Amino acid sequence: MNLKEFAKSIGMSQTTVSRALSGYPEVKAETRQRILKLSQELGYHPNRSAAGLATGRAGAVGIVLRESHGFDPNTTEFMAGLGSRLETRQIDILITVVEDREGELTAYQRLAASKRVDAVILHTPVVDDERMAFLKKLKMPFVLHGRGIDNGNFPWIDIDNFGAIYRATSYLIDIGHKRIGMINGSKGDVFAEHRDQGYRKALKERGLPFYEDMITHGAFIDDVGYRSMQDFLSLSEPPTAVLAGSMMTALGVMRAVRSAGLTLGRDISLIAHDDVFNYINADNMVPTVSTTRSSMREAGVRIGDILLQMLAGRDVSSHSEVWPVELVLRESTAPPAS
Amino acid sequence: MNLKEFAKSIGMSQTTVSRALSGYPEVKAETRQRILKLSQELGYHPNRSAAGLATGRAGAVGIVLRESHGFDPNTTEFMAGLGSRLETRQIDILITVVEDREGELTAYQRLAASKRVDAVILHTPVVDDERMAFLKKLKMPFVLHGRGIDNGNFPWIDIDNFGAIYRATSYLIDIGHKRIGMINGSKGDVFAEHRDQGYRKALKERGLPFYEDMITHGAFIDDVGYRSMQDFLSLSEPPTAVLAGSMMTALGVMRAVRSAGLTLGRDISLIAHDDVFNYINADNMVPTVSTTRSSMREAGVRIGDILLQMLAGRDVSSHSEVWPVELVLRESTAPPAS
DNA sequence: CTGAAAGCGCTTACAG
DNA sequence: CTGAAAGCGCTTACAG
Repeated sequence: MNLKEFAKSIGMSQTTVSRALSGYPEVKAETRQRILKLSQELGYHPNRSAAGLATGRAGAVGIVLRESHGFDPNTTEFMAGLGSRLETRQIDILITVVEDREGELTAYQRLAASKRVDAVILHTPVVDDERMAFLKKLKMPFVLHGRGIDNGNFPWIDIDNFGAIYRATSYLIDIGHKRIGMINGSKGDVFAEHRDQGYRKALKERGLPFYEDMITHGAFIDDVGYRSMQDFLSLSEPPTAVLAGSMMTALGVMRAVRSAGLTLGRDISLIAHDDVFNYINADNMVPTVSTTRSSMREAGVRIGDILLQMLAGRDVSSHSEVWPVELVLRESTAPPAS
Repeated sequence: MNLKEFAKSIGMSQTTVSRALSGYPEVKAETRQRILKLSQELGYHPNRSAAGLATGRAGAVGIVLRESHGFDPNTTEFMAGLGSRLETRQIDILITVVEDREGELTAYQRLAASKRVDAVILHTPVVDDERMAFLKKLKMPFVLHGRGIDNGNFPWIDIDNFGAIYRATSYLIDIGHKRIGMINGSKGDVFAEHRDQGYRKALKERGLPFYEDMITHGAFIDDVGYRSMQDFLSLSEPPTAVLAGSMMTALGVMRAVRSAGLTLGRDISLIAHDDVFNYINADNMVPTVSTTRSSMREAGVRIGDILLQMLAGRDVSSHSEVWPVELVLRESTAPPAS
């Protein structure tokens, strides 16, 4: 059923029906209600391609994911939040999977030229990120989840990675730890850079030395946590506390600690960053794990908000938010064993 | 730049350019090559809405995800595989997030009526699944990941859940276990039903009783594994081996075993189902965990194949595949402690 | 507040 | 093998 047929079947002109469904003010409220109800009953929905062609808007936002990256649990949580927000306006999410960074740029070019999406979401910015400039040149609107080193005229939302790790490190020092290991995200990722800085600042402020061999960088997978922790434990003077960049690396740390016959929360303290997944819960670990906590899902919801404003034509180009991160203390942190 | 402008700028008619880009055989190979190269250079991509309107095809496939369900790591892995396959044909994935089952049906209706996608992917079928019949009525092509109890005339791909658990259970019995716990997926999910059946058949064949209190059903989250295992351990005669439906529940089981002061692979044996994530690896656990293994990502790739065939007009309505599941034995399984 | 009609940018049957 | 033109189903400026 198309507009013509639908309009005819309810005895109205195409113009009026179209305007009623799009919520234009020219239509009498009562008329709109009736048309809305009838469209529901008869199951009429405008052909999205036709509407897109006429308006120049796609009614969808894009996310480009690299196969090797971007398919971690974080992305899923983020999309759940984003989608739940966009659903209210019937904006869909278009996923494009690419192989590498170069493929990502090509994908943006195609999405822009073919007008498949009205905006895209960028995530996991790196220190020298070319994507923001690239999208600007394409005139493709975007919101960045995370932030650049150099933030031009575009909207972004990030958590306070610096503050979170600064605070966690400071806390560990304050309860007596003098050697603190750090298992961070991949080198080059802006968030990991900020966490490094928070870590170093806390050490410096409290007059503790920075040890190169007590910091590692890598993907958020359990194996990286395990190996890093094993390396730490093999040092002549191992750390007495460790910061893990994710729950996945934290699981690896816990394993390494057990394997070494040590006890977490007694011999070794741990604070992990928790993006909040329902299937892995810091409160359910043994011992329960202290975390710096920030919900990925909520970030998705908020970025959905901003996108909707963007699509409504509002100027959000200078909008940015930095979300505070909670420090949740549980059993895995304690003063060092004398 | 639109077709008209692009065609003019390279001195060809719109018809020829359009046909060349769509790979129609009427265009001389040499001409097509030239046009293809020029379109790359000038960055011309057909407006997808216009193409969709003209052809009636959207160039995208849909997945509808419920907020409370479908945002687990499995879905992510599946999409990574699916997307990598569809990318080769520049077919995008349209994600629609809904609240509940009813919202899911409404979403299909909208996707069908507005011609936003050419086909959808159904996943996690339940015993009384109304979605297949619903989509047929809408004339919306689909592929089912999993299978129905009653499989009509539609394509599906599933793993051999029955066989996997039958084999794992049989193995445990063969090495001497007489009480085997089972932490299964949610009641009502077809895959969980099949696993139940495999479990029961193995017990029955070898003359072992089925104990109601040695089987639980629930979501694939660590907490479910933990609690189920604690319940098992509080039985007057606890199981000596356990099957966990996922790596997430297996983590919970491992925790409960440790909390009870027992040792996995000695006091308690464990076999977990592993959908293969790169961030949680059965080989890296302590002890390493025996698994029934099947790659979610590969399933995504294969379903992408089938969708592409579908979009190419091939009749795949009676296509189905059941994939065998590997049993990988590691340190977590051993004969019962005397 | 409502309607007739132009136009969005493609694809493809038809004619050559 | 190539081209002129109709038509896909909407939206929206314009006229009333």
